[in-house]
Amino acid sequence: MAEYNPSVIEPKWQRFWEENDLNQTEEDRQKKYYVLEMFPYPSGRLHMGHMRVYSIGDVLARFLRMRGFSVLHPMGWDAFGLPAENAAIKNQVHPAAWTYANIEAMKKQQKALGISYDWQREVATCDPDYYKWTQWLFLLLYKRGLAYKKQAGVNWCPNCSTVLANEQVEDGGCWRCGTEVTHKDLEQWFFRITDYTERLLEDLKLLSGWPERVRMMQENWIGKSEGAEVRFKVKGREDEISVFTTRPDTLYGVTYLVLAAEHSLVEALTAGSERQAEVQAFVENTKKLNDIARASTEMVKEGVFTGAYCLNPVNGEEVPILVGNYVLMGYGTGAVMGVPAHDQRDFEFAKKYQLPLRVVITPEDQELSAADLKEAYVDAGVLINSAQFNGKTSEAAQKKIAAYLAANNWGEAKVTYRLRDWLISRQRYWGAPIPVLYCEHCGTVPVPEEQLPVLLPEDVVFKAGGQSPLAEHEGFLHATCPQCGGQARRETDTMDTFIDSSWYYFRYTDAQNENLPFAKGQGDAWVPVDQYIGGIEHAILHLLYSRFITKVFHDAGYTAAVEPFTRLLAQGMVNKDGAKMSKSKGNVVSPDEIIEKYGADTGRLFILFAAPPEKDVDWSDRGVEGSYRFLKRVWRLVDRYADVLQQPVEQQVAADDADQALRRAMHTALKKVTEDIEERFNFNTAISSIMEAVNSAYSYMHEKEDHIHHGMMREVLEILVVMLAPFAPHLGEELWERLGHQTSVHLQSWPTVDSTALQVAEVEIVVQVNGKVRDHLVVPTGLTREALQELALASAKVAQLAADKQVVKVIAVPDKLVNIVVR
RNA sequence: GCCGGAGUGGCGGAACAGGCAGACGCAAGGGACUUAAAAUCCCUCGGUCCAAAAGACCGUACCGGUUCGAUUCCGGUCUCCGGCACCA
Repeated sequence: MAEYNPSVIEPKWQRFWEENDLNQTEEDRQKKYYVLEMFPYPSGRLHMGHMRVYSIGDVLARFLRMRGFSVLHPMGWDAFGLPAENAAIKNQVHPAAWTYANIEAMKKQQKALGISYDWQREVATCDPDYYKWTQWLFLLLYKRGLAYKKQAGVNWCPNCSTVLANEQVEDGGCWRCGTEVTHKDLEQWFFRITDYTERLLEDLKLLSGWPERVRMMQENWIGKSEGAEVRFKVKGREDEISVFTTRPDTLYGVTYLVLAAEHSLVEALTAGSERQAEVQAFVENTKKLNDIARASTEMVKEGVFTGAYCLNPVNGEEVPILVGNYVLMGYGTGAVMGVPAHDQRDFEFAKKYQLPLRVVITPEDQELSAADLKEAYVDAGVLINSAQFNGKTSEAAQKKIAAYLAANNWGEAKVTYRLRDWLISRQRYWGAPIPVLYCEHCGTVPVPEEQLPVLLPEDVVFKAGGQSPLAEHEGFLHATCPQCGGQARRETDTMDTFIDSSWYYFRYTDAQNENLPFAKGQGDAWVPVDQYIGGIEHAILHLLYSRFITKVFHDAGYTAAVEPFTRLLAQGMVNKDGAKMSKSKGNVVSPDEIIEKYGADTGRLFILFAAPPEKDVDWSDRGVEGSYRFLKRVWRLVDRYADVLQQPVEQQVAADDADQALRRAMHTALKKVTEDIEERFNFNTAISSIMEAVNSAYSYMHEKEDHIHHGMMREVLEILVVMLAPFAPHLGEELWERLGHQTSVHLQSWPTVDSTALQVAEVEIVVQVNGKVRDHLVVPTGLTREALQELALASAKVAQLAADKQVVKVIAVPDKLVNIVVR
């Protein structure tokens, strides 16, 4: 036969799979498995990161089908979003045209990679058939009180001309373009994700199949902290100031209060007083600073006295109220109590403004005095100067004081979270319109379900900057109120694209359903996703939103699942020369060029072999050569014997030692590959054990030439080809055919390990003296400890080393080692 | 600062339950085939000492502990990566 030529065999088998519908989901098997790779944004070109994530998913999908599972392995497009709109502005193409052209191009590349997707379930979030249900989802949340509109200070990206959710601001910049985010006060739609905070936190415990770091990232993001809220009465006024503290045990040590510049009471407290001008100037200066500067620990803490005092509820003390630049309105209550003796920040602030210190917590074996403190004592301890709580430990006092506050209506135990509601309005065209109308008489009216989808008008004008084209489209803007029939104005904002992607894995289970987003039976048959695979950049954003939406579906009775993704694999990045591939660095290698030069099978094999899936890999052109070399080696091996195996065998002879050794090598590899894929996702070591088996086959080939044991060789080569098929699906088909089979290798059952083939008559054991390896012995398998000891002690090496010493102890591990302890 | 993860040859990595550290691959060196090259096949390949072999010693970031035995378990230190952070 000819040389291995992937450019011929790969298209051949891709056509074969398509013509025979080989990748369609087989729904009727006993066990199901839903393997899902995060769907891509249709940028137009696949990059190496895509190739990696699809290769991982495809090995798993193909392997599990062979293992007898019904496997759902779908693909789709996260197709709404800004790049399409920017392309429209730049090149005067409609976002839809641009997007669908990109989808076609990328789908072609995915097919060229030989990924086994069930294309009948393909979804694109920009299809009206899909976004109709995204709008339906909005209405579901609206009905359940989970979608609401409010005036709020929001993040604004001036470059993208739209608002952003908190999760979409990274280091003060826009997640998409990096432009520094500014603040705007706008009326916007929010999803009440904070109703689910505790469940989102608590259910992280269910996700033992997720990487620890991703769970930690979500936990940090949710940011639970437990403490108490305390209400301080303002002296001479009716107002109260609430503060949140995690240390209610230090309440008797409060010597001042600090308000955020944006706090609603600042103006009232200073109005008409002689301090008004000074405070106003301070507030304005503070507000001018951007978020990054304000949040920086480098910033100098500054404050100004308001002239007002409030009363500490527990002891009636008057404490001054200040405004400070380090107190944030967005966390807690926007006001903090100052306990300089027991908080380092407060300590520094108090020293600067000569505010008094009072020690209320001491370590058990030491006395502290306010005058001697060089820094705050922040650890737990025993209470002093705290009335009836003196002598209690911090831990006990936290509970007692919270109860005492509650009993007197001065405050209560409280839990605060960092997580904020999800801002979902976007002032852009290329997204799902928010299905809401504003009627002159009826106010805010949701679009009735039967009127969905609210279609995006096609005849819009795209231009840089300014507002969304929808807001300028007269035909879209004006509508009839479904309640009173009067004039109504449409909401012109579209939904955050993260809503589209927060439920797509449900849609795959019933992608063609015209009456529902998905039938409950179909959803429950597949969701939760058994294995989800994607980049770590979604650790918070997409994964948190999806968890939230799944819980909403669950509460509304649409799914039995409480979590969407049972197991998560956060695959590492593909770098080159130690840096992320990028055009500007000129270190980009595209899947296309690899397919063209070596074939998809080589590319897939290399990217899986180079590193474990969760680690970053450094792309190596030499390494790819190595993988290509290996596939050619397999090709030649099968080619060498395929014809020989077709010839009739006159009389089958018994297998000799060499035959059995090869059979053992192949079954050993099979066992390892099975475990590596199934239990550990160690594709790299799975591939290396296939390589070892092939090396053994080459040794055998050199020894035996044509004098092979036919039955054994057929078995060995078939196991090899089937084992390789999930990794190199085209080569697998071609070699399977070459071995005389008519059906697809991917329809084969995964071979079973023959444990008798693994048995060996003799093993090499290690003989150690005082833990150091001194000798090796070949002994029959299964020798008892006693027999091993005897053999080891009889070894000449041992005799020599132990000559003038006394044997203290002998440890024997059957089939492994003997350790002789001498003195 | 708090939380999490990781440190193994020239390189990517392996050692799955505490039992021969470095599987497999890349790179490097040598050999076979060839007029030659490519392709292919075979061999060597952690360090030091030794001409070499045999052998000895050292070696999994560092220091210590547990153990007959530690890359693996425990305590401490350092470095790198990631998340959160004037978070009250």
